[in-house]
Amino acid sequence: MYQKKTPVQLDCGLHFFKELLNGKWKLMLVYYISKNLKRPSELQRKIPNADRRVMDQQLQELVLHGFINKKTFNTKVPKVEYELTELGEKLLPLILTIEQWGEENRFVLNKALEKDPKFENVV
Amino acid sequence: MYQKKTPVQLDCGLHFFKELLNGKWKLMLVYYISKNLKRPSELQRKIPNADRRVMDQQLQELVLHGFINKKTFNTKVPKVEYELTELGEKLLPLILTIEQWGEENRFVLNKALEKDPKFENVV
DNA sequence: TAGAATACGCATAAATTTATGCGTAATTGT
DNA sequence: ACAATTACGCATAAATTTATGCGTATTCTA
Repeated sequence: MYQKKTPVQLDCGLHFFKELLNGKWKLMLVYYISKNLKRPSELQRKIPNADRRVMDQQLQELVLHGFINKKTFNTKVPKVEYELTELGEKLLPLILTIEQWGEENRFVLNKALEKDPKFENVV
Repeated sequence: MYQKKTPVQLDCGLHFFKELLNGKWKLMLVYYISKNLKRPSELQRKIPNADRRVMDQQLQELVLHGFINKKTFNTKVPKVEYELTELGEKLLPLILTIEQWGEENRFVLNKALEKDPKFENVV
C-alpha cells in the first residue's frame, strides 16, 4: 500500500476537501449513491469509463473516510450496497453546487480547456 | 511541457471543476487574491509552504484558464498584480462553501485522515 | 453445462502532479 | 559595495494517482 511522504497542509478547510475528495470519481460516486444507485454493478454501469478496480479503490476510500457505508448481504449471491453517512449527506450540497457551477459555465470552461495546449490531444 | 494522454471525461459539471481547479494551491490562490493579496510576493508570504515555482505555475494556469488576470506594470522595479476575472468571481462562492464545510467538519475530517494508514506519517 | 453476473484482490506499469537544483536580471535599502 | 527583494525560467527528479495484467470464487440463466 502506498504511503504519503510529504506532510499534508491542513491550515484551512479547503485542504480537507482536497485531501479527502480529490479522487477521479469520488464526487460522482457520492452523487449517484445519493440518487439510489447503491450497488457496485449499478454504479459501474452508470460510470462505464471508470475501471472497476479504480472505482473499487475510490469506494473503499470513501468508506474508510466515513462518507459512505458499505452493507454486505450474506445472501446466496453475495450482495453489496452503499449508502451515504451523515458526513456524506453533508457533502451533498457541495457536490450539487459544484455540478451546477460546472454546467452553468460549461461553455466558457470548455473554451478554457481548449486553449490549454496541455489538453490539446484529449479534449 | 507536459501533455495529457488520457482523454478527459466531461460528461458532468464536476469534471470541469476537477480538471481545471485540482491544483494544490489554486483555490487558496483565488481566495487570497479575492482578499486583495494581489502581488506574487504577498501571496508567497501568505502561503509560505507553497514553493515559488509551483505557485507560479498554478498562477499561470489560473490565468490561462481565465480565472484571474495578470497585470504587469513597467515601473522601475517590475511589478505584477493579479485580479479575479468574472469567471473567478463566479468561482468564489464555491470556494467559500467548500472552506466553510471543511471548517465546520474539521474535527471529523481530521479523524478520517488519522485512521487512514496512507496518511500515518504525515498528519 | 457454458456463459453472464456478482464481488474481491495483488502486483506493477503508466500517467500526472508536485518539488527542486541551478540560473538570470534589475532595483532598493544600508 | 553588499545583502535583500522582485520576477522569470528550464530541466529533471520525486511523489502521487490512475490504469491494467492476471486471478479467484460463487450463483443464476439460457
